[in-house]
Amino acid sequence: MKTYNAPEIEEKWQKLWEEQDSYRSKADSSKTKYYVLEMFPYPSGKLHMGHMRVYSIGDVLARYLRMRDYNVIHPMGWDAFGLPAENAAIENNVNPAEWTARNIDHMKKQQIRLGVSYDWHREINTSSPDYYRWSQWLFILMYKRGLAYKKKSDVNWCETCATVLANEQVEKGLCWRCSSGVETRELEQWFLRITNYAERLLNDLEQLTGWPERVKLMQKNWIGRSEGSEITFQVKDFPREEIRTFTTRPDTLFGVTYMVLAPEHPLVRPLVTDTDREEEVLDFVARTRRESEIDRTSEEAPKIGHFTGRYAVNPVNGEEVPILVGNYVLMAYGTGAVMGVPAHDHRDFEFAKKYDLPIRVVIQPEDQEELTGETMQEAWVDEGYMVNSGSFNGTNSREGIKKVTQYLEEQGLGQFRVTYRIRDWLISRQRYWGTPIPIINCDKCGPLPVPESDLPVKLPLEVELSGNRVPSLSHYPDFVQTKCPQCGGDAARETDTMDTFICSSWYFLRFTSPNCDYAPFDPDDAGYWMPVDQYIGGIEHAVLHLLYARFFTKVLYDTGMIKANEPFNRLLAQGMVYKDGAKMSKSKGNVVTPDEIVERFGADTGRLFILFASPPEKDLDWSDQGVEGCHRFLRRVWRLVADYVEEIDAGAVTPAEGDHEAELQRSLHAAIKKVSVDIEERFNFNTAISAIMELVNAIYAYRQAVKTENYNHGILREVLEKTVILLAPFAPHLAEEGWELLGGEGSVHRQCWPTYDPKMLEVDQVEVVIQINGKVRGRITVPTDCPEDQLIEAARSGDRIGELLEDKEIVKVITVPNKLVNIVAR
RNA sequence: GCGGGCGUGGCGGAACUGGCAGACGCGCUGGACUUAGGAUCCAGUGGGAGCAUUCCCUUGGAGGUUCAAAUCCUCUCGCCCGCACCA
Repeated sequence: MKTYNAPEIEEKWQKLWEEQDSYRSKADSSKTKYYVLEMFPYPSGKLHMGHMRVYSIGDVLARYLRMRDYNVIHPMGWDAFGLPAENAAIENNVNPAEWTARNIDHMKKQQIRLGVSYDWHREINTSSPDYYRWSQWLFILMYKRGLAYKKKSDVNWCETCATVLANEQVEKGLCWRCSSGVETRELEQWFLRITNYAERLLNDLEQLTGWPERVKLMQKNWIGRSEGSEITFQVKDFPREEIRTFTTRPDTLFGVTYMVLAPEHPLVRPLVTDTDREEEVLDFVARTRRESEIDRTSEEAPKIGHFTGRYAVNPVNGEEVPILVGNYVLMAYGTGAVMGVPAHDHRDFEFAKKYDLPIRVVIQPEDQEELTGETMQEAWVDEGYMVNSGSFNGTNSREGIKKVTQYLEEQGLGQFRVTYRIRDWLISRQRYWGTPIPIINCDKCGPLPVPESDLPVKLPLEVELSGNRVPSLSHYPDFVQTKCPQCGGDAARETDTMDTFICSSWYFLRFTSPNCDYAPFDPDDAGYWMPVDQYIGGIEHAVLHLLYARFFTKVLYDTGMIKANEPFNRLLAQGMVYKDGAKMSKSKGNVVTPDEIVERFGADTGRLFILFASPPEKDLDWSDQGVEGCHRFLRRVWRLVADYVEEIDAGAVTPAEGDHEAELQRSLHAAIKKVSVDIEERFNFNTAISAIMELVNAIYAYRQAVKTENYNHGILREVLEKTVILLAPFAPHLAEEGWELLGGEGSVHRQCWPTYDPKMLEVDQVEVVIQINGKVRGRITVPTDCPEDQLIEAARSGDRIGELLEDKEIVKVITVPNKLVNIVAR
């Protein structure tokens, strides 16, 4: 008998799939489409286990759904722009484009070696001019719609990466990519107005019923919607100035005892100019601005404030309260000015205690001792009734929020307002290896978009590799110097490139028509294939890529170019791959690579283990012994098929047709049912695989129970064929080979997914558990669907049960048909 | 601090709407076949008591609801993740 030779089999079928173009997808309106997509990788050099996991998950679905006769699109491409290419370029003295191309070449081979069923005709590379041309086109589209703008502001700067970062890309004050500290710099940069879409990005989360709750929650928190009032305070001695402040607690307005401005607030300087406070305040402002965001906003950071010497006027009671400048007030949130209500806000309370500012209680808790500013130990932030609040006294604070806002609106002193935490998306990057921003700066005409016909603005490919980093585009005069598209005079190109998250914000659309040369994508193709039905990737993109892609989709929806309002119908956030309780890393020496697994056991074994070890959304603990177990299982399947093929020649003398055969068929149909449900409805590939294992065990049991000469070859053949089909999404090569050995026609992956016959699952007799007071005390075998009275009768007549029930009074009997009888006795 | 998730054998993990806890795999034990096996096949395997038919205990812990709880409720402990002066 031929032994299971994974490398040989896998190579054979991979070659055939390629030759026969097996996984090519075409739009076909007569068929139901299904778009399976795994987050495309950054071509860092080699695949790791995380990649292998995400591709294995996607491929099971793609292969399964094809067999269910869906028109499946399953594409793959490369998120090819990005910093590591530049760093590698300097290190290895190789052009970033070349380094990237080399990596793609290698990683693609690895993917093919895993047997993933991609349609390679749709392969895209975001660093190719054919692709970034359309990234530029989309930028201009945004520009024309007023969604792209240039602004001078304080931005996050990562010194190590030598570029700015978007807010989403700063994690706990550190750069998301290199984990070094992020500082603040004032620069003129390009932004996308994602805040215009904040409300829709938030509300439409509700539609995303196929997304994990935690991802939606993270987006919700990130968007950070809060309702409140914007209230205007006049400034004493400055009749033309006013301070607008945002609060979620307008009901506490009568408790304001001071006002704090952010150091960056434009009013700070005019307020102190030519006063004895000028030096002190401006000094403090300068110091604070030098601090990094993390130092300034961490919870441990002390709250520091300086009095400006000026007073603001409370619009509801005319009180004059001191205006301070404070480090804890952020210019970027709300209006950059905070009304201080120490009695009812934790931060204000702490601040007031430190600087000895008055604390005035305006909300009294119900059913509690009355609070006084002098004695309270902490702020009262909960509900209560209003006091010291003029005509509002006695009002419940929740009511008060509405009533005060209404009053302010009537008086023209303020209004209802919604504020978001999310900021506009900073997309400029001061780096070479990215999509050039298609803008021309003309001294006369200002910044202008590059005319569509001049796209793409090509990235120069000859770069200097002599320094310690690849120089930015400003370094190349040939690139920079150009003519103004409006006046024809000398002008300079924008030299920043775009954040790579732009590239990945629309790639799923490009896959629907990767060669389209008149638009980023063909509207008909996108109309057919979009949205992505199942998206699979890491949770780390919860508020990065997944938010940006939703934003782009909504903008394109608004233009009418696509019909989908959301890009990803269902999302699966796959867990991480660990080994020995830690993330795989070189420093810990616990790395297992896909290459070595494929080499030792074959891709089928690796895939099977990854899918079997844990449900996809949970973290997975790598186990070498577990891999061996999966390999053993595949060999077991192999032997079944190979043995059968040999035995069939011998032929059965008298094929049996009895209980063993019925049991075998029952096992088959039970497995079909479980595997189908587990793949399609529950995404529990681990239990789907265990169901196939049980089926294989049942086949072995059959072979054990029946003599070789009595094998029922007809039934055995059917069971084996279907076993191989069930295994096809998980171990695609072995399934092909097994199918061929069994004499199947065509590819196993073109077979119809088997259906189960509920009749085959029916049994004449079932075992029913008998409980007394909820404890299992016996079992009886009764006919299926035995009527309740007979069931109870049978239960009570059992030897032991009768004994146990002696001198007991039966209070109640509960039955669950075909499952159990519970006798409640005293 | 706020928000979310998770605690089940020696290990990875099953258990659908409350209904036999521990499927499947790993590991371990015994047996068969073998010159040999780290190949393969068969059997056993949560803990404890007992010769035994059997009994008791067991899903992080403590209560509760229920005929019946891993599953529902309350409290509590531990771990993980996200946000974190957001006014």
